[in-house]
Amino acid sequence: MPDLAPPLIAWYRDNARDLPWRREGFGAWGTLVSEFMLQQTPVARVIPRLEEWLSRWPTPADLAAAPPADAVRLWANLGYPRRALWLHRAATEIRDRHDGMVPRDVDALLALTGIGDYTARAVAVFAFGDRHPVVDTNTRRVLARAVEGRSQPRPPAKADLAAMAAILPEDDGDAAVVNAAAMELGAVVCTARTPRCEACPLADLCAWRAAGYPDTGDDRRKQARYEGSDRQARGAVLKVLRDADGHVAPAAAVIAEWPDPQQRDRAIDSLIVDGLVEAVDGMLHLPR
DNA sequence: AAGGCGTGGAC
DNA sequence: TGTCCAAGCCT
Repeated sequence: MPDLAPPLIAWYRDNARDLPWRREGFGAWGTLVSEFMLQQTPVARVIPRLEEWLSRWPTPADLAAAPPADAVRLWANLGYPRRALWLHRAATEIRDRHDGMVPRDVDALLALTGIGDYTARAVAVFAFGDRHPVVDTNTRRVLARAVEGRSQPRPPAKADLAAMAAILPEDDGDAAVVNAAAMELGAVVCTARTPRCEACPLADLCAWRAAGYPDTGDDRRKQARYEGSDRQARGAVLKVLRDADGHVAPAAAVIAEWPDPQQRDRAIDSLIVDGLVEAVDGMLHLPR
């Protein structure tokens, strides 16, 4: 297998985007918050919310001291609002278990609410400079094409970590750059739909290109339809409560015009189960 | 382990 | 238009 690290490192040095979390001394808390926000959410939508969030809650203890409702409100339209709740819980856990300091150890990070294989290693590598494989959807696509010769990656699997580890250089700093470079390449060149292969630093080494860009299929699971879904109903309920500015809203008045009342009630119930909504005497509000 | 979970831009 | 996609995690 060709060594992908040198061309990735050289390309990243000249082509990395200037993003807030790549600034010198951005801090582990900032990195952690950015990674939560970036889970399934585009960079351009994250940046303004991130600045606002860190300005308001500069440390985990600051966030832990705030009501969860404030976190859900500031999360605004980033989507998947459970992440706001999970980030608030993680901040509380960091305060209570780690003296308010973001832990450096991968297992300690994995034990925090809302942190999985990707986020734990992203923090350990990008905030602390340690040597671990970091695998996100971009990395999976780059490896699938360059190494396996596939047009799209297989569904995420634990084996992905070993595949990334196999191309990491020995040096911690170089390994961190290769992790970042694989993600960056997947984000701006080796994209899902219209890859810019003419601008790819791995073109000469790419197994997919060598094979003539075959369509090898895509067995990843597809997103469920959003229009008419419970998720859409949940989103509508939560938007009303976010905009209620601290006041509670009668359950019946929340999206009263929703076409399917049973679905509306089901959405409210599931939001309560998730802890995103609290009900008192039939009145709803964000969690205090 | 397979499915649930937001939101909006691009094509 | 509808479909795809976006630095995943949880149960």
